[in-house]
Amino acid sequence: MRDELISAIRDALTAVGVPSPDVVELERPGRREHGAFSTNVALASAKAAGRPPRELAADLVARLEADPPPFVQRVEVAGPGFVNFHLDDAWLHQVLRSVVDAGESWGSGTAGTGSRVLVEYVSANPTGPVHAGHARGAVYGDSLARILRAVGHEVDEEFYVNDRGVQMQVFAASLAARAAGEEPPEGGYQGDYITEWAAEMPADADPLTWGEARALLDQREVLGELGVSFDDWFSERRMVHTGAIDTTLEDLRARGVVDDADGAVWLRSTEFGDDKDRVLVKSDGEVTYLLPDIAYHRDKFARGYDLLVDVWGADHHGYVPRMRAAIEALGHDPASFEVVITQLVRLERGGEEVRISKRSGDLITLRDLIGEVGPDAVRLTYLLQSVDSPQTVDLDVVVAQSNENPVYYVQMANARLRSIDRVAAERGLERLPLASVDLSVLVAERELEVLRVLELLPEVVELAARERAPHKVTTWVRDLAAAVHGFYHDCPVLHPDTPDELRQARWWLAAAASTGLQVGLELLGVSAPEQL
RNA sequence: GCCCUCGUAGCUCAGCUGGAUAGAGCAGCGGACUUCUAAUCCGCCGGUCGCAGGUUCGACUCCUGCCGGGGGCGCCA
Repeated sequence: MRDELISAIRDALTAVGVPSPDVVELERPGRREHGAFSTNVALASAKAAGRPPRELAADLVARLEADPPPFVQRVEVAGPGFVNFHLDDAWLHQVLRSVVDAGESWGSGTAGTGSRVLVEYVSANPTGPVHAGHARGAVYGDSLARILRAVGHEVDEEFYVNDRGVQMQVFAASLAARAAGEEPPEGGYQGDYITEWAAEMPADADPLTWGEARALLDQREVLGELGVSFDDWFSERRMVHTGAIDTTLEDLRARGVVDDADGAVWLRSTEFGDDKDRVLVKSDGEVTYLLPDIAYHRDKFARGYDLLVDVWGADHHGYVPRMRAAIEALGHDPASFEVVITQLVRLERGGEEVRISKRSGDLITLRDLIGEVGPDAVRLTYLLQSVDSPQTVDLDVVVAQSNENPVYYVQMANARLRSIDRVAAERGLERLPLASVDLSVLVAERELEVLRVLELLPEVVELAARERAPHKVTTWVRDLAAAVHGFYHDCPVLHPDTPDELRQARWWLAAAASTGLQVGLELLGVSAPEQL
């Protein structure tokens, strides 16, 4: 539809003697009285054409109306010089057929075909449970991966395990202390889970090895409950053994971007936009966290990905320039490396802030959260808004089984639609094949609105993928749910007063809407139960 | 001090690559079930889009400066 309109607009421009701009913008007006599509070409080309926008627009309208593209009912000039396209309802009826034909693939696209993407997210240290703060990144990364796949990218998901370094020593020492019935060392881990895990630990176990395995088991389990799984849990320590860290350093040296000074080894990251050079190997001979990180990303590129997307917490955003510099220093296009920063989550209970602190005792684990509200509510809550902005989550609202909680609003919309099939089966009613159903009886606002929203999904998914913004899918799902509730309320399907023809058409509309809800929720990783 | 990020209705947030009269949920007020799930629907109330300039046909959106919140500025991870 878009393409046909754009090409018709280009033809009209040529016909009136105005050169086509490189891109013809076709917008979806916010107001329905402005039509289904709108273009600003007359405004944009007015200067080049040397004519007033409205006059140029009027000429375009005359051309377009003389030979209207399919489904175009009326073309008009509006406002300062917009050209608005009003489409026939038959267009929306065609949308219904498209949705039914596409089924679960409705909304998917091809924008990412041929491109391999690696999404790395969570990557929490293996020193404790995943907490409520990590969960935002977990849900975001998982949903982003789903959306990128929907537009054709080949996507892998990884969790980077920082199982090397001081924090592991501290963690092991804390476990050992608790196992011996002592307090953790100064600066150690204080959480109750340390005591619990220490009690499980066999006497002859190595606290570091055992502790890491215990933490990873816990993380894997609870993320699994949330519907989040990874293709690989990439171990930092593994790179010590494989020599990947040494190889990376040699590579950097060979590229001449490394200096030896003050007994340490430095990456001249300032040559690539960082604000200071960074130490790779400390003067005591230990590598910093940065070098293994670089080695990991070098490994990712070596595996042939076209794009690396890292999801980091806000507290790490200061590392973006040095990582980007390192990637450029390795000879890669910095544009093939993206970092999405997820802003902090503030948890409240009844207006009171609940601190998420790893060292203190009142840690809210993801396990606790899921136990209280279930995975669906956790996911939808986190996906409600852009990760660019700090999020405030009121646990009382998430827990509430009420209309304050959007997850029920959306799931109920689908459950209501599914109930139509159930009740129909009880009553022995039969839905005829779509090919033999006349959809032109769908003329009510409530019916058409559902179709208008459904029609947008491919664009929404494409946009959500391009902007790495799963919350746009959430917004769409809520819009569709609202349209469905309105339809359900005003347009009875199985009621005896509903004429047979209309019942068949509405029934198929309900089926298409349910498909839309299921597809949208699947992209968010939220379930779509048949009944609530 | 420098860097990043956010600032939109009483609260929590949307607002597409700049578009036409800035939207939704909650809260508040008032309505709607002899019907497939009322966890729903409808109406009303509610805004100097932090402030000030700039760019242009047009700015919540882009640029600059300021104000305010959060985060970051280690040979820690």
